[in-house]
Amino acid sequence: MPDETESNNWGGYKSDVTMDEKVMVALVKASELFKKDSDAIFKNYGLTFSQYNVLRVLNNSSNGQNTVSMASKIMLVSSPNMTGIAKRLEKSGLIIRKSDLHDERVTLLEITPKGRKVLENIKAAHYGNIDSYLKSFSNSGKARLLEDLKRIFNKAE
Amino acid sequence: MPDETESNNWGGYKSDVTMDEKVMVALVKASELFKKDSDAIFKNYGLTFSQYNVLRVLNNSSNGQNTVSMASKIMLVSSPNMTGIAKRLEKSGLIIRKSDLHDERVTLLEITPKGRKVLENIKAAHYGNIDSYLKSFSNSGKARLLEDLKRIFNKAE
DNA sequence: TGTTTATAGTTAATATGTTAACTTTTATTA
DNA sequence: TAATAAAAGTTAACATATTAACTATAAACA
Repeated sequence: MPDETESNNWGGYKSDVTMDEKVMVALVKASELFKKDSDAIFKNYGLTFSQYNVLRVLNNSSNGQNTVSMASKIMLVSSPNMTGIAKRLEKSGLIIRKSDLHDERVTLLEITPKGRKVLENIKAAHYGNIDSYLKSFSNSGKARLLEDLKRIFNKAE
Repeated sequence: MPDETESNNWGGYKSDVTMDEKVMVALVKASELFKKDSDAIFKNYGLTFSQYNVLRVLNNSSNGQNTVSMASKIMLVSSPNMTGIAKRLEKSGLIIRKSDLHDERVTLLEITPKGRKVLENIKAAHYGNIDSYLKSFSNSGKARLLEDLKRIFNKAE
């Protein structure tokens, strides 16, 4: 379904990317650049992008705890993946894992005081990084972009 | 640098995400959904998202070949990563790897006829998938979105 | 009640991605 | 020219992500 074609040169490489494809490639590239920058910041605090997001979820959950399932759903991450991330966070002492007394199938994840402290320390650098990507956008520009991104995510009609 | 705060409930989880953060989270989520969908399609042809992109680069390079370095730069992928992807593509018979006679440091990657055939076979499903994300956008809407995404990628002033 | 089904999570195998350390070859330059 | 630096890849170690297969527990139902 190409609706436009354009050519560029780059070391013997000729792009034949359609307009639609350019949009999606730009989307993926922007996302991955942001994730890399974020990872670089989080690394200073001994965290990765995913580990940070788990801490955020737990920090905003009642009693600082939630189940593996809920955390997976909120973060759109698979449970095997969450298992690995949680184990590494536990090894770092930023969360603890314990089984739910009411349902022994359930594993509860709970953020530790050390984990909360790391989140607090990371906050300024994190928001600064986000701002570096969006500083050229007006508030309405951000709102419009957010709507566009949601439309893509929802594959709206 | 939060400029807005809002709250939601989701299984004892309260979001405290700012407007700026929402935009970046939406960006990452949209990108990852698209990558997952793409991977699901490519899987039917024995490829992954990254492998497909390497094939695309080689297919559009003169003589169907390019260096590991150039492919890495075009795809914004690290060289160790490219090494692994190329080895797996070679094992599948979709590319060959050979050293450059003029500079023995260089490894040339070359797409095989089988590789070109896979690309051809995959095309319709790939563009169909892209279209499923963008069908609700007008041409000017796509152009505007592309500009926004480039601005993010370039962290424009 | 006892069998079946569903849920929650983990393990295993594999692909992708990172950085750091290394080898080999080519370029620089003193 | 000999020593040094730069460039191109690869290897190794690790985090993240996937799917498939598995265990254990709880719920459904017959």
